[in-house]
Amino acid sequence: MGQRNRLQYIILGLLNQQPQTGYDLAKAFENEIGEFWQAQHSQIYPLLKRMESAGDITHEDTVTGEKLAKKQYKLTPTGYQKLVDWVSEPSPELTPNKDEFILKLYFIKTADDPRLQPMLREQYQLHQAQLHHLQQRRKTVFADSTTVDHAYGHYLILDHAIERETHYVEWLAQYLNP
Amino acid sequence: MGQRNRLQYIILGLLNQQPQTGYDLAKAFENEIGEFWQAQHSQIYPLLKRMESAGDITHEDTVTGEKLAKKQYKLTPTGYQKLVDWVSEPSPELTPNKDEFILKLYFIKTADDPRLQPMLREQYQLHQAQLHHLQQRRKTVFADSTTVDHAYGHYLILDHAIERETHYVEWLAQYLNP
DNA sequence: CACGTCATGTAAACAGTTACATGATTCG
DNA sequence: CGAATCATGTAACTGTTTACATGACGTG
Repeated sequence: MGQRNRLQYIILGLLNQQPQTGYDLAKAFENEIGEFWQAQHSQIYPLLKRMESAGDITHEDTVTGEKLAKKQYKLTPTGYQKLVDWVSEPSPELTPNKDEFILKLYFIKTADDPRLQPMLREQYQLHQAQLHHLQQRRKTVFADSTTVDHAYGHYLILDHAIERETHYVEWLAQYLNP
Repeated sequence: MGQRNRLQYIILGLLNQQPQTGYDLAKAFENEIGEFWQAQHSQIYPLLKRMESAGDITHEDTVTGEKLAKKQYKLTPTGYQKLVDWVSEPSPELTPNKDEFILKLYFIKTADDPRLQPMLREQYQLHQAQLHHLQQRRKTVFADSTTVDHAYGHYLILDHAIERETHYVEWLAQYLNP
């Protein structure tokens, strides 16, 4: 059965925050949420149609300017209930993680392999950059300290992403030669 | 082009450590390496055939006991070169990560949502258990402290997995009510 | 009016999971 | 001799990426 379509629940969650278009949804995967799930518009548009057929969402055509047609999607009560059920149900399997770089390390046999230090340095740069980007996000998104009160989940996942990158960078540093 | 078949390189790396069967390879994804990549036997067997056609690996039929046929696969020089190239080439894109649980958190709006604490507790248990398992692995695999010298990569990824779980657990604990 | 972004879609290929299927070996 | 494990494979489906395709809007 493949793995059970988690993307649909994420879309339900996003639409519950506010009605929006497929284009908007695709954009959402470029920020914090992209740290924990990814999807392209080519996967989103067909799924939206299937979800509408299933009765979980509906759309309203709106026209911007002269004739640019947008489809504003929103939840139906059924869709809302599906979202609530998903969030409430346990998540007893740890979602499998993948990391191509860490795997490459597995095939390095000795500490003095000349490829090791350049590899570590490259990843250090990448994760450092990612960390800075996430810290900037936190500064701008939660500039107003009261924001966290009604966007607690948003705060949590951004915090988790920052912690993850912080420790990744620290781990790399530990094995980097000065 | 889909995403470029990283599994084949992992298989090359595993076969470089020692010639082995498809069954053995599938097993490898149950331990440390499973922390950073996953594959079922149904994906591995067909891929081994394709890799053999491509000239990267060869196999030898061996018979155990009365008539149990095994296929022992090993690298060809071409395959070995492919492995070296893969490990040496930069890994400039961070492999996308997925985490269903963290995503669910995103849809929790306030800190007093009654679903939050049970969710955190459940994940705490899961990651705590995973952490203990990994720590046991380290104790047994690296009981002999000289093992690390010729299995440095193995040590690195196990260490990384342990660090990752340690900080995940700490992060959860931070938001758990006493 | 050109360029970047907004907006929606489809097609083809590739990756990965689940289920089906079969048989041998080992150990209690 | 039954159950767990070793061992190999295929089929069907689901998930995901890449590429192709089209057109409108806003700004300089």
